[in-house]
Amino acid sequence: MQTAEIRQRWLNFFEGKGHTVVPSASLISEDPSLLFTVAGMVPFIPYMSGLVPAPYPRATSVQKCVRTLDIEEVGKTTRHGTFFQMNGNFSFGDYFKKEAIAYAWEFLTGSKESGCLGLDPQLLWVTVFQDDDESISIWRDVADIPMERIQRRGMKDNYWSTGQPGPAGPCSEIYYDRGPAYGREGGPEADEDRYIEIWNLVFMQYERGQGTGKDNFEILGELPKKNIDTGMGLERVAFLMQGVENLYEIDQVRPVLDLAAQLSGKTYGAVVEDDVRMRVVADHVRSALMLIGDGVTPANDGRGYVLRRLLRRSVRAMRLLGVDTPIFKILFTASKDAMKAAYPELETDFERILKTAIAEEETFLRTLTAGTVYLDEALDAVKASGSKQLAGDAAFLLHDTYGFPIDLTLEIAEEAGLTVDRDGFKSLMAEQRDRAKADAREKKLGGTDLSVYSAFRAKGVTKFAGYEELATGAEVLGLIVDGADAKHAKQGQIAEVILNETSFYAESGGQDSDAGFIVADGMQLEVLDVQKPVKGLISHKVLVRSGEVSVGQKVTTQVDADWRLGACQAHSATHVVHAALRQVLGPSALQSGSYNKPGYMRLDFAWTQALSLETRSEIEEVTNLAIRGDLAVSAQYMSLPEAKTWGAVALFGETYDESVRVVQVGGPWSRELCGGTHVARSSQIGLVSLIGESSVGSGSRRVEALVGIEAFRALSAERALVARLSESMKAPKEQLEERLAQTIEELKVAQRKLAAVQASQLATRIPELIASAKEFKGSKFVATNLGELDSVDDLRTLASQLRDKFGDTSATAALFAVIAEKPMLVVATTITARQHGIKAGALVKVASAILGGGGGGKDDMAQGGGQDVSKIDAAVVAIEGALNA
RNA sequence: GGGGACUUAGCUCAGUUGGUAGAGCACCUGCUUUGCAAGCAGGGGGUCAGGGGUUCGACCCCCCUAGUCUCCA
Repeated sequence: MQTAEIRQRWLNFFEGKGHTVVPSASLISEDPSLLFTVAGMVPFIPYMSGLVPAPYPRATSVQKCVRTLDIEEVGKTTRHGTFFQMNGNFSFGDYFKKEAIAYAWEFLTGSKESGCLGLDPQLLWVTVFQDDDESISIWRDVADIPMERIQRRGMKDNYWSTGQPGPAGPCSEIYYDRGPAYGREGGPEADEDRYIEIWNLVFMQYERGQGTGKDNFEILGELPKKNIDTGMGLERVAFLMQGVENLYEIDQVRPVLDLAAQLSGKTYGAVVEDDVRMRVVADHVRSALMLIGDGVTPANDGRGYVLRRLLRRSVRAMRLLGVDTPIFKILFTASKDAMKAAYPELETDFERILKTAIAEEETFLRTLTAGTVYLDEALDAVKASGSKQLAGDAAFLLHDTYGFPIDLTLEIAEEAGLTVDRDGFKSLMAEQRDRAKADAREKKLGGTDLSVYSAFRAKGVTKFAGYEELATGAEVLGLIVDGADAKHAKQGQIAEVILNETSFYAESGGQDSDAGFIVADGMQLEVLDVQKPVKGLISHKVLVRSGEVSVGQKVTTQVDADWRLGACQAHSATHVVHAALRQVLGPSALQSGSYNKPGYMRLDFAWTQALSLETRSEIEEVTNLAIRGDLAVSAQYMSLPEAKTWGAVALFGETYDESVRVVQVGGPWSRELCGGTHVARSSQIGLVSLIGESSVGSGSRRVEALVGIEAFRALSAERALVARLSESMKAPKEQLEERLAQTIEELKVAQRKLAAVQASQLATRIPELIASAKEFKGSKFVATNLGELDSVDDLRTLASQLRDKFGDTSATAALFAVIAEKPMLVVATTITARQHGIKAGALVKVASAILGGGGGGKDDMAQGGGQDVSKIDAAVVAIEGALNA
């Protein structure tokens, strides 16, 4: 049975049991502390914990998941994959153990004709938590499983909790027996390779307290609402049902594996190391495909870095298989074709996905080339030193600084007949890990407690009236002062206000929160910030300007009209700039983040190179033409699939409800899912002026722009600047550029001439200086103070010329000058003088010490300086003394 | 979030106890020659990423900022 079919059967089955089918959430987790969606229940956490009331009593999903903790194990075992799909059914205070077990049994063992999987009941084993007799009796009841195939296990295996206070409870797991060929008898307790876990049923029925680890905590009591959370590994069931050996050989993965074999000319199943490499390629390419599909782009940190590792490890594995040409185009196409039955959006987005993957492949190939040069040098050095081993720090430097993978280093070193100090490398890696971990621990002390909001959220959502009006009547439902529930807040205090309804826009979707006031008779609150701490709940952070605010009070929310207009202009401008970017650069220039507030907007987007000035102008032009076009801006609600067929751009990393809001500018010209506030027509944006373009890391760029009156003011200020320049340069602005270039050129010529004149003027003094030479111990000595000079270069040139004039007589020149009010000297010696043991460097040291400074140089030429100009004569005497000694 | 490396002529890059910034290619001029990266001679071209500090003196040492590459979490 094809994987896509198992998936569809699952959804159909649970829909038939009254479950709401929830589409897979993005791999990009909404929870910022999680890199990715790592389990099927992640999108349902707020409902499980009771923070947000569940919109449905029971739900089912097939969730895309990525886990890279065990990335090193991929390909070596049957169980580790970085991308997998988790089938789940969930109950939020609705059904409990009995139904959960019955559904699971029915779906696994029911006939294929009835839409189930038709597995042989004799091959299924179950485990339960040691004290959970209730589950055992249900299993006996509904499934008639013999006691021999039910095993009790402890906290470590069969008790679930988040690791923190909150819901917890026992689990029951279902295993599939692959037969005696795969291991020993005795059920999952004995052998988890023969008995494969396929489904975990979690019964959340208790509230856990403080504690550490998996088994060291206290149970506080029963939960008021008991939940069911189950997860069936789709890949595991698929590989068992397809009669293959592991998850790399199922229909959704195998084609890429075969392609890796074909491209490298190797046979799958022949050499263990090569098999692992082929599986790595098959697994990683699929994970990368799905991540890019969900909008992740390669980067140096966070999610992007995980993606980069997957892509680079794929290239590396192919190299080790002997393929060093670009291969992503064929591999990704094959993976896409294997996955598109379940995820049709991969086909429509494939151009963008492939472009992203290939760009990373190219940059990595460049990195490898650079690393190879360095490695070759290092290996030559090792050979030259007579050693047989490349040091651990050299291998680490290659890996850490040049991004050159360690196993390629090992391979290339081996070809050169050398070994690598692996232990040294490993310990350096461990050091780096410890550094990063220690840092992460330090920064983690910021987990905010949201429980104070859950009581308010339980009463319902805050109604947002701000799309239609700037002011609205409301009632104060709650106050939070210093993180705690409060009844009143007095003048001068800062408090959070929860209302039943508000016209204030809370910061989201990149748009800054509204400014304004909340007022009532004799009371005024200045709104400082507006946030949505919990989905559906709006909290206003306010300063009590006058009077006192109390729970139950009737108030009016008044958004500052000027502020809001600016905010609308900026947010609409963001959409227009985004559309212009995609029009000019192509559809892969997808927004990855944005921020806007009155007068200003910035937009981060996926792009690999800096934008040229011409491209920036073009984007600015397209943007402002769209503004001049007076396009209608509208917002309407529709279902997510409907929005997708409209071609609306969904911003990755955001999660959307069943009903989404689509904001259009000029109909299809720009369509984005967005909850922000906008102007009514594009012309109201006024003006957009790009002020900057920069990098936010490899593969991601940022544009910044001023919007509306702010844009005008900035341009106006620049115009004034040009006018002032024009005036001081005495040239009309059209000729300003030319005039400036000309002036700079003239200045350069004049400086050069001046330098030449000064040099020749100094050169005229040479005969006079030679004539003034004294003689010490048979060697000539010239010393003079040239007075004020511009640079030490002149001094040096003259000293050098003087020395040349002396030819092969023994002579020393010591020239002094005052440069920038400090005494400087240069000493030059002829070859003959040096043969007599006269050293310029030593003489400079003697003289500069007297001048109150220091100096040095070589035997032939040296320079130095000091602080005290009046000591020059004394310095000359000191040199003469040294020559006489 | 924490590390490491890099930024020098139009391009590719050298440049150690801190003491006058270089090479190859490209460019300009002249000669020679006219067959595949032509040769010879001469020449122009540099805020050594930007800013600050230490020093008599910084491409070099220290600090900050920006850009680029890279590893770890």
